[in-house]
Amino acid sequence: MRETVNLRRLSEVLGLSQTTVSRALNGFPEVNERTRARVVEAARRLNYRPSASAASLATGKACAIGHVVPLAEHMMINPHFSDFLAGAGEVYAQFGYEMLLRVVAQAEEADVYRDFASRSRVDGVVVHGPLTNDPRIPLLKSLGLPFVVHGRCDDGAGDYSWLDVNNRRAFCRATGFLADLGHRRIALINGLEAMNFASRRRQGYESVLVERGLDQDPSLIFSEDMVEPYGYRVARQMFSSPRPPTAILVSSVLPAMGVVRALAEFGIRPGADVSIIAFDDCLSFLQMASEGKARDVPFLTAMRSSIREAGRRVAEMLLEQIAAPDGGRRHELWEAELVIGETTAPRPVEQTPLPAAAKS
Amino acid sequence: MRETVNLRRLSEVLGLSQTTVSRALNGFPEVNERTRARVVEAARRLNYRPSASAASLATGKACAIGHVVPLAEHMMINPHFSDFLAGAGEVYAQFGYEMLLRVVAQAEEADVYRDFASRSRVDGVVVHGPLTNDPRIPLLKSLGLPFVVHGRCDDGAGDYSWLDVNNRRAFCRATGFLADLGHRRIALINGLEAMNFASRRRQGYESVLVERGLDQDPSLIFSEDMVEPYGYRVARQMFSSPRPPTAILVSSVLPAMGVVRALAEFGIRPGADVSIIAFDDCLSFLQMASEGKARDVPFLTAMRSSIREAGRRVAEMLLEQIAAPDGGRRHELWEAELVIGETTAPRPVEQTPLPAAAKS
DNA sequence: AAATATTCCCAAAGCGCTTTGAGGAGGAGA
DNA sequence: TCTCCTCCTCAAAGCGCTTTGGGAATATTT
Repeated sequence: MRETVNLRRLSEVLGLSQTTVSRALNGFPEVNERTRARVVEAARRLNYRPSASAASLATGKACAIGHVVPLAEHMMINPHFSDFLAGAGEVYAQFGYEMLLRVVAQAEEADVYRDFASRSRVDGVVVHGPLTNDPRIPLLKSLGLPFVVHGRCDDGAGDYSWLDVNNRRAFCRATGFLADLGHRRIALINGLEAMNFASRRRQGYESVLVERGLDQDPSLIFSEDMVEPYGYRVARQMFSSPRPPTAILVSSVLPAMGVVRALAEFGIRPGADVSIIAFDDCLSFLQMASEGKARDVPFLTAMRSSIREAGRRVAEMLLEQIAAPDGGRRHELWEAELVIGETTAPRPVEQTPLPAAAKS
Repeated sequence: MRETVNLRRLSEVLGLSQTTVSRALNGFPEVNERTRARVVEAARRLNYRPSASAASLATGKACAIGHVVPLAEHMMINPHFSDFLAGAGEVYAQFGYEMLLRVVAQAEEADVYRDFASRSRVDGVVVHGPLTNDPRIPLLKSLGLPFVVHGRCDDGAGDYSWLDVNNRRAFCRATGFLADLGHRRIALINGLEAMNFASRRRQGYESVLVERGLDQDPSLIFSEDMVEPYGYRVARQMFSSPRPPTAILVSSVLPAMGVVRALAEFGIRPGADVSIIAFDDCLSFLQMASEGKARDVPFLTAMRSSIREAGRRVAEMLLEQIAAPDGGRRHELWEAELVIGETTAPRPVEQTPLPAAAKS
């Protein structure tokens, strides 16, 4: 109910012009420090704050960053996504930027960008879940809308800013580690391979299979949305088959939980009977990978990289780019940690009690 | 890079006044249909869309709804929250509203509302996770900012709009159901009881304990943030104690997953040895409660109510309220379904093999 | 034919801010 | 005393839209 006081009213109260008041509040040097103090104090007292839309209109800056939340089919703002947003949001809030979310069907994403651009709704956007050769990149370029990609679209990506995890390397290392432990049948429960990051993960995994001469069995490779029941289902499937794997790589903790649940039903012990390594994005609400039985020994062995931290950094990069549009493009490739937990162990000498052909 | 075309330019191209063009596009009746068609076509061709800030400034409407994401300590935009947002976001997008998120420390939430109001950033806000006698309600009223509460702050809540699940009733029914199955030691793994919904859940649970004369043991009641490791930890704790419960109520699927993980380690079978009922918000990325071994039989027995659907409805209510500020306040109390899955069964005749005192 | 409605369109006045281009006051130097 | 700076302040012009209050055609009624 409180009257909303505007610049004119404030300047009247102070007996100053709007110009002076505006300059005083915006820290311009040509205003007397005593005047400025008076102005600031009055503004505080009257609870004056400049209208967002008036300021945007005058400056041409929206002071807002757009994020498009893909509403795939009957789906899902997934937790990876929201943790990223949490990180980015912290940075925006800190720098006085607004974060604005659009939840739309995937097909409408391009329209949203066009809308953002032509209505000057935002000063920049973050591109999530890039596909290989993602059409969004040329679109955004043609719209002249600053953007940073979380992930990459291709290898020669020099002409746009991105931040990515070295997914290929992470999966190389994890696969190699399992091979070192004697595992030869290693399953991959991957994300959707249309996503660039998922195809890199697969490349990492397969390169090691080839290099070390491990089993290459298509029935051990899966590619779907990374949700819990997915892990559950494919784990049940594999361990109902004649030749189950002795180790599993999982693209996210979510399906990893499903895997653990399935194994429990079969009486198979993670770590002891089957090794599991998951990619852990440090999702804040399930630190499965960081809390184990014994203090400081995580349950899951994991490739770890905080997606929230990535959100923070991407936001910073974007804000920098908006401040200095000609400052060149930035690229950051983060290495994931490989953290040993309780779910990895040398391959059991005796096979799991299933009708599997003994081999080597 | 494309030139951003504004109203003036569009009207010049058309040889019409800005007024006419504006009216044509905004569907005013006093404009000739043929003229309107010409205008619309030209607008489409030139990719004209009204500047958001200019429109807001002129109309006084921000066409945006604010959500504050509490950044509790080292925490978390939790999945319950983000699923709610997904639902709300769908509705906003549909009605041309922007969803704008502020990620800030809990202590700053009031400042954010003040900022929203005095800068006319938003036309309304959604209040999340209301406490009993939440200070945000009087604040928002005094700011004159329309709002809808997801949940309730007290029982005599007539003077603000809210949508809530009948948490008390849901937990009454679940507890009663377990009692019917013969369980007498029932644990409650609850959310933070500062939250109004959690205290209602506890009330429901306790009222049935009293009514049916079941064990009232404080060591079976827990109240924390609803994350996975929480469930894991307290389940381990209970089943390491001399007198574990034979049934468990869990406030969310997240800690329920932790419980299942802990039980697996103890070799205790959910359903067979211990009954579990969780509150299932239908989180879209883990439909544990809806996908079981046999098709159509869910794994978890659950009280179920879609938080995403709640998000949709709350958004609708808020938009209605903004459109008709004097239309009175709305209240909706939803009943949760009680859906039987595989994790509930009659109390085992023989006690779990732990040194427990036998008792009728 | 004149008077009244109706239809379609327009010029101009905001909305609340930032920013440009000056201008008045006061002190320093000639 | 007059001029020239520096310091501080201001009036006014946008930013791009909506909306008010007509006004010029055209159509309808008397």
